[in-house]
Amino acid sequence: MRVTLKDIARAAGVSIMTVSNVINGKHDRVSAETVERVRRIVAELGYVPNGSARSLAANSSRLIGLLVPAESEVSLTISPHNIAIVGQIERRLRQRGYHLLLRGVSDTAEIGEALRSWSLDGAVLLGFLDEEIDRLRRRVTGATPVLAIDSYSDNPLTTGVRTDDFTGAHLATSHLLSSGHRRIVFAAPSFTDVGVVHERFLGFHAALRDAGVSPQDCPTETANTTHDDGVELGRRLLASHPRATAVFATADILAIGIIEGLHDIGVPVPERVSVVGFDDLDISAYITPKLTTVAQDIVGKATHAVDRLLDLAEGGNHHTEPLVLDVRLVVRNSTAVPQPTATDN
Amino acid sequence: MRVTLKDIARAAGVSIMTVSNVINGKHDRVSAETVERVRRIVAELGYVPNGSARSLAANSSRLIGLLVPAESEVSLTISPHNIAIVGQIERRLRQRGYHLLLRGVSDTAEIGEALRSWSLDGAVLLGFLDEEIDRLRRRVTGATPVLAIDSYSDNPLTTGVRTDDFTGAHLATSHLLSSGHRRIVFAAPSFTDVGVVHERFLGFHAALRDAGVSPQDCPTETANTTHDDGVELGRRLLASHPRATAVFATADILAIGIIEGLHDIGVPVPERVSVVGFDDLDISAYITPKLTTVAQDIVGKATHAVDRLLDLAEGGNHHTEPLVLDVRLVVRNSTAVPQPTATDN
DNA sequence: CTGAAAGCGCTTACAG
DNA sequence: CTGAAAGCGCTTACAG
Repeated sequence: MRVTLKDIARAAGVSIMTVSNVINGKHDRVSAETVERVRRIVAELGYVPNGSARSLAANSSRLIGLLVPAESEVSLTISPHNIAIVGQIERRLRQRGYHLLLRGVSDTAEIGEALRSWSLDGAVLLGFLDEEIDRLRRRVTGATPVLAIDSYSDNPLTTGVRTDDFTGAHLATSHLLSSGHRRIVFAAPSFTDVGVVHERFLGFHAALRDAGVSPQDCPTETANTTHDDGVELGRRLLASHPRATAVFATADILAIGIIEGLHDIGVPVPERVSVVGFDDLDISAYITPKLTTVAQDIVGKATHAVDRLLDLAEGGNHHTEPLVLDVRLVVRNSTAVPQPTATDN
Repeated sequence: MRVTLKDIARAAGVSIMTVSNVINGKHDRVSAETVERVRRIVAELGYVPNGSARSLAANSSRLIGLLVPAESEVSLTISPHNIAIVGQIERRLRQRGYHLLLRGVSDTAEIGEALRSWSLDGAVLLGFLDEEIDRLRRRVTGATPVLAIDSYSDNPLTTGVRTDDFTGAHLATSHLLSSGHRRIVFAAPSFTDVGVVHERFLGFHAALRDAGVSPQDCPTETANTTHDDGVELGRRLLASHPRATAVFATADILAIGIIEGLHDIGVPVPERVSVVGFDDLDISAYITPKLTTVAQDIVGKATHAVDRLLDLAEGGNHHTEPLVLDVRLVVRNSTAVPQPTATDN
């Protein structure tokens, strides 16, 4: 029924291993005319190599895992920004002749199981916390290369590809400062002293320092990276910080919620409060006002992540330094020069 | 290095096949105490079955393909609505002990190759045209069950799970009609006489008929299902249809663009033109005005799709009738009673 | 309740 | 340039 190497070999009058050599492009071991004949028969019979058999025999699967956090029994928890990355990763893997296994992981202990059950040649970790990456041990990864996207963990078991979060935050903040803002709220999920959010916090503060603005005037407000939490924060923002004129949110989805919350209580954006986000999601250009934000290089992130991982999987060199991708400020309509307020007079 | 059945068997003092029987839950063939002992050793040694070996020997992979259209060398073309489905499909497969292979397909001929290269137990087709589903032949699917989401093709090789597009369109249109609208534009991508868009067209017209409104007054405007095309349509809408007071768009992303296009030329929504979408994307509640739309049952669609497919894969009965999921009208702020216009006086 | 043996479809040294 | 043979880690009748 299924066409196998044996069928091709019989039809071509050669051994199985010669066919195998042709399939795998080891043409130095086969005469040109044999290659030609075998190829023709392969096409005629519609032969498709059996990935499982290949994987079992060669101990290499040409299968890469894309591992994403998911509470058990719950859907994958992928941020809008990361969703765009999934498609790009698939594209790049396909170009390079690999397949993608997408899998939700509810506990980092499952990572090892995921890697081994399909003899994955490598795995991309998308959306995990740095603490989780830190905890990865050799006994779970084995010899399988693992790459973490957007991680600041220095776990030597993983390579990293991430955005230049520090510069992104610096750009966003400097944009507000150069418009004249002096009281800027930093809106972010709770963070520790390592990771994406912390890095954006450092960039935020560095920009304040560079401009000679007191960090005292620029407090942090904590909110989960969701639209709902943004709305809630937007509604209470001016009650908590009456003299604030701007907000830098560490994610567009949060910024969009904040704008809605401000709008709900009649605060005009950007006239009374300017808002800057981070990510440059598609929807950030659809809302009113269109969001000023920091654009990440999604295609670059996905492409380089795959390329680095496959370099490792194919026995290339291990990059110890993470790859850091450039960011770009996109100025739209959610930021403006601050109005003089009563208290400033 | 890797722990295999053989290692477990040796440690437990039983044969490989006894261990295999324990792993696979065939407990009627093994004594309770043996089951217990083997299980303990499996846990101790951290045994993980080798999917490839299993697949090869059993001719069943517990691997399901999620096939999505993609121009070659280009990223997956997944609509925002379908993206939400991907995560839900993964969740349901994981619950049922299967793994997901995500793969872009640039030509339907690749579907067969995708199915066979990993001996997939089944595949979900997401985002393909009905013409493409129609063209599927036994020689590409083989014996592998294939399920098409949102297809109206009656290809017996596939089962279907889809939304009640007719009713959805009827609801949306009736909502506009009951508010008093009599000149409604149907905005949709170009469509043939079968498929999702056609079905929504039928629902649209049925609602007009039920209300005794002339279809002459309710023309169709063609636009791709993208934000940009929506903007473009919004800008020229009233030039082409000066007396129109409402638009029913077959997708939220298109509706959102139309609202922006109308806004660009100073047409207030919903005061001058009401807009209804279809999908109920998250972002539809974030824009201004919040979009009135038809909500699809994403969780249900994904869950039932997986369940039907696995029923087939596991030798259950073949559902010849597609499963049709309920829709729900979500009334928000993009629709209102039409203003009397000058020409109506 | 338990096991020896064949076989799934490949790849990989090894030999010629 | 070509091939015979072993083996990857499982499952599946079959026999006892």
